[in-house]
Amino acid sequence: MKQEISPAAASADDETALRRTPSQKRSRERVEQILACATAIIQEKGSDAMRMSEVAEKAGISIGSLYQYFPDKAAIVRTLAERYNAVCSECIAAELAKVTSLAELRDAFAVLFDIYYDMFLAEPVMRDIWSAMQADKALREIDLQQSRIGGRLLADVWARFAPGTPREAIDSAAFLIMHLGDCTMRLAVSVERAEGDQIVEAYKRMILRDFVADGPGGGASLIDISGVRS
Amino acid sequence: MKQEISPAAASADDETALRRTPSQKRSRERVEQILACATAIIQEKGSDAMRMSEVAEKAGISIGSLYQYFPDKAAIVRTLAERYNAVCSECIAAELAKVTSLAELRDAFAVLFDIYYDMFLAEPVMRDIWSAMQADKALREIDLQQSRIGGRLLADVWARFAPGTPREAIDSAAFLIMHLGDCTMRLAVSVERAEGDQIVEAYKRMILRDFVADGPGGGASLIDISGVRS
DNA sequence: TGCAAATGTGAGAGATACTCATGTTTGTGG
DNA sequence: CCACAAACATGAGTATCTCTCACATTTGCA
Repeated sequence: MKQEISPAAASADDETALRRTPSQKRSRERVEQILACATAIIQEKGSDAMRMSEVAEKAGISIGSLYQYFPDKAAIVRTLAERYNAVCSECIAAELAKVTSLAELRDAFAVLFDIYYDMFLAEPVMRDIWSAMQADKALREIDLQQSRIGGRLLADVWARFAPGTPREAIDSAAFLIMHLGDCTMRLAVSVERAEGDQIVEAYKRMILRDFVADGPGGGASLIDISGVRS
Repeated sequence: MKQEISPAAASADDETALRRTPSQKRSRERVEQILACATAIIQEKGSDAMRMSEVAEKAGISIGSLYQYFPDKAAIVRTLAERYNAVCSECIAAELAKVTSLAELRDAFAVLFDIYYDMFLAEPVMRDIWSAMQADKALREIDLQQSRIGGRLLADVWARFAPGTPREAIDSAAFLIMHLGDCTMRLAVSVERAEGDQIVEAYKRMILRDFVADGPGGGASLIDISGVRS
């Protein structure tokens, strides 16, 4: 849909969706301003109804400046998604880093879910940004990737305390736990607070039960290598 | 965004997103043709990239005819979503209708998940249509409503075999089970078949475990009325 | 058969994402 | 402090899209 303009620096376009790498202070502030305004609009009316002209006006810049930094509308959404995903990954990694036993993993997991839920409650726009991503095939991949990253972080720790269990089974279970965790949080912030609380608690109980369950290394129901679909 | 044109019949616009109620055979076929073409395009490139002109051309009709029936692009997506939701609801109701005990509920549930998964495998476009809905705030509500309907169907049966458990707790658990079931199916059809199978089996094991668990009426981990968020 | 209602049509109005030629600001070496 | 190149800013313009409307055609029925 778009051809490269090839900015001065940034030979590899690795992690950022930015078109031009802002080097001066003014422009760096501008990028933040754009993202903040886009966030507010997405939260208010959804990404579908977000107009690029509206973002530019709200940020107090011209349409042209907007496109200096973001090659298209999806890039704004993508940048926001990547930021929130990075925060989530750090949060998961930090909590799991403390763990030295299966019992501690269980505790860490309970804490993790609470932190996660608080994050969603504090920034309900995370859900709107996620919704915005779903309509675009390329952006949907980012979401899936994020569940994989979270799942991998969990599986790395989990595997240490489940010596007999095949790594593949753990990977799969961890991936599902993380993905459904995300789904649960988004559901929880979509309904009234009291019901959301109840939902998050229910999910925590269901998952945590698997960590104290019978079988080597816990997770007796999620992990069952003999289970093959009929 | 749009003002009513007020079609001849259909005083209450209850269940359909159609603008005009097609009364002749030709037009009824046309609506089906439109939906079929839209489905194919959404599956191929996503709803975002679907052009109304493209749908019209593929269906062999003019743009004007397209708008005779669907007031806007979202209405097409909405109609498709409502159709799939209706199929899912019927499928759930049919399977639950047979149940006369908690053990049977467990079996019915296992079968239900398999049927559900097969539906998603046969019609992967269900996932794309769901994705299309997420970008629009009004359409997102439909998705939530569908989880509520499925949850209600399950809760009605479940409650019969869990006399001591508060209905509210059952409602909440059933809602979450159905919603996460949907999330699981969509995840499963997004990855390779072997991994998808594994994921669905894992979710089934996790949920079914709750139906044979200790406590009155099963569901010991999902249902815990004493659990309040710290 | 003739007429009214239903349906079909596509040029075009309005709106939006994105471009590009040109003007302005910033940092820097002399 | 100046000059100059690179970075940055601008907004009218272009391409493309959704949706409308005035009019043409087809259908069912008395």
